[in-house]
Amino acid sequence: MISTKGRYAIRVLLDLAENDNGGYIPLKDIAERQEISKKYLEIIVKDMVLGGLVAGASGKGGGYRLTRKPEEYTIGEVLELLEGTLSPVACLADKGIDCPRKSTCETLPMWEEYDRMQRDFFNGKRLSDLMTR
Amino acid sequence: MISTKGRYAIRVLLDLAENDNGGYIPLKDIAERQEISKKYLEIIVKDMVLGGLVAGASGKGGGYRLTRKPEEYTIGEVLELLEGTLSPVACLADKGIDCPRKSTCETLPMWEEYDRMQRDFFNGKRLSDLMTR
DNA sequence: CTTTTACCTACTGTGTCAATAGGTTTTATC
DNA sequence: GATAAAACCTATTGACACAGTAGGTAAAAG
Repeated sequence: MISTKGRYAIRVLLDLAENDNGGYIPLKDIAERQEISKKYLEIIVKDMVLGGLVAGASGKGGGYRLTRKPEEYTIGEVLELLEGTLSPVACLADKGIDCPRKSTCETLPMWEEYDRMQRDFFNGKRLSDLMTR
Repeated sequence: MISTKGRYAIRVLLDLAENDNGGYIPLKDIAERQEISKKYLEIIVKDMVLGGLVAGASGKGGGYRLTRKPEEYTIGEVLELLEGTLSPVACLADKGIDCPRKSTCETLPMWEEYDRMQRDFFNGKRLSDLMTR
């Protein structure tokens, strides 16, 4: 299952995209609109800043804003950043274990096929595709 | 991520299918061939018996066997049984929460699309498709 | 210098994962 | 009937992730 981190991150990006006013948007506003604990969002948005998805500005008039145009975000990169990996099995993950059964594993090809399908799906979806306003 | 329960279950079924001798196969043999703790497999196989995927026989000469032909198992049903659900988000799960944002949720359509794609993939894959012997 | 905002560290309760441990019951064979 | 082999059963455990909460410090604008 996709955890709240990944799902909330997408909602934050959507909120930023749809309420874009050229400046910074305070997390307080996002939290209220999205009905998500602001405190919890802080943790998620921190990762998003580190990953370059959003930029933050401290102080009065501060907040967050997108670093690119909505069509330049893929859902895949958002989930990958927040979830750590999208791989269905450990042996296909970025820091995957080197399974000794690899060469003879009868299920590996299926997982690889699934992995590809999934990646194609999420890398093909862009933030702009989800916007309704 | 697919947990060991789901992955091991598939391997157990594959092992039963490929080492079919018309009778029952002891878990000890499966555990040794698959290099998985027999004790842990007991838990998994128990669920598989309850779910009707395999049949068990106690006593000497006992063990487990498939209840159908390999082409009559879909990977989807195996994973669904062992993982509980395949849904990417809680609001789409069998015993899903009734989310109040449902009607306006901008991400729900994507999850639904993903859910469908995933289900089609795993329901389309059969145990016989994975057999190499 | 006050307000508003991001940013930072730490903690916590709950649950799941991946097993392990140690039994009891069933069944075929000697 | 004793024995061995197998399933079947209940309970426990350590580690870790999830989904937050709590309480602060630093920065920037007015």
